Amino acid sequence: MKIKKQEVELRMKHFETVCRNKGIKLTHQRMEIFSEIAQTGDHPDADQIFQRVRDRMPTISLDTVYRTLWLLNDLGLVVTLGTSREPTRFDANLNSHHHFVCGQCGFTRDFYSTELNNIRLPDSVDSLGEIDATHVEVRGVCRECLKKGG
Amino acid sequence: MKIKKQEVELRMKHFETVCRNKGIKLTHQRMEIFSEIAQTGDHPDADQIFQRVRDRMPTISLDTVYRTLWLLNDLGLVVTLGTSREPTRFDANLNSHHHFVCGQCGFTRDFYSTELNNIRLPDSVDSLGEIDATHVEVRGVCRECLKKGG
DNA sequence: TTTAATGCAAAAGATTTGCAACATG
DNA sequence: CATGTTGCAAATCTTTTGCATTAAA
Repeated sequence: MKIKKQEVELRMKHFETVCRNKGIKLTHQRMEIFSEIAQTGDHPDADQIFQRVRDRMPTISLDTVYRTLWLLNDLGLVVTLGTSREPTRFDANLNSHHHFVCGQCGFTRDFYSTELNNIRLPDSVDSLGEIDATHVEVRGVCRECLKKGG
Repeated sequence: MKIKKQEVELRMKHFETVCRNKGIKLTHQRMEIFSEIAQTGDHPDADQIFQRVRDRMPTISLDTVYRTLWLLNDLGLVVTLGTSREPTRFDANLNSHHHFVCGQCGFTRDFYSTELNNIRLPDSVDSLGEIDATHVEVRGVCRECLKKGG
């Protein structure tokens, strides 16, 4: 899942612009880490990123990777899959439903919609494997966090 | 977020049926743990479930909670939010896209659909907070795992 | 030169495992 | 009664933190 050179360059440019605008230093490590994520579509975890970057930069440490990852996340330059910074959560609701998730505090609320239950997926998805379930995930900021955060 | 008594009883019945059919013992601990998840819509994590169950059952241990949770998951009686059993994954793709996730190996592939990008959410969602992004998550079993697993 | 960022090592947090004691079917 | 399940304690894995050193602007 390599991303096209052109797209990667676009992402790098955007990364550099955002950092400069916010006065965040463009260190060698940050460039390598972001570049690694920007080049792949396979959604690596922190340790995989660490391993890959270390091939080119043997002195890098895992904690720098973590710090950089969350920085990139806070800057809106990368996004996490799953419940970020939170342990796994469990749900006994087996009826078809959808989720609103607060990116700040992890608050998650089910919501229902027969319309969304009947979404049609593009044919390309079928070729990826067997489909068990489809649901819509809405990310945002919950009312509690809006009050506090401003 | 309390679930209606009637629905909870339905869930408990289903839980007991599935366990009996598969020859899985209905221990006091399992009943309490499942009952705890079945009664709430707030998607607790393992430790929260542990704390709540312990109020009624002071001798229960955290590792039993974990073991039971994954058992329930394997039985299809509960579902996890987020990348279950996997560390957080990162994505530098900021274009609107959707995910196919393999529940067995964690394989995640982006897919695109302008139709899905323009999903209309029910009004009720607006009242939960500010919406940043909406995407569709498809869960299933990828081709690799289908080959291996059968 | 100033301040933020890194690397190291140690800590903290989440989850899993081995094993003897115990409860369910 | 036989086997699967539990609780405990220790191990493992993931992520975070304190602090002296180093590098970007």
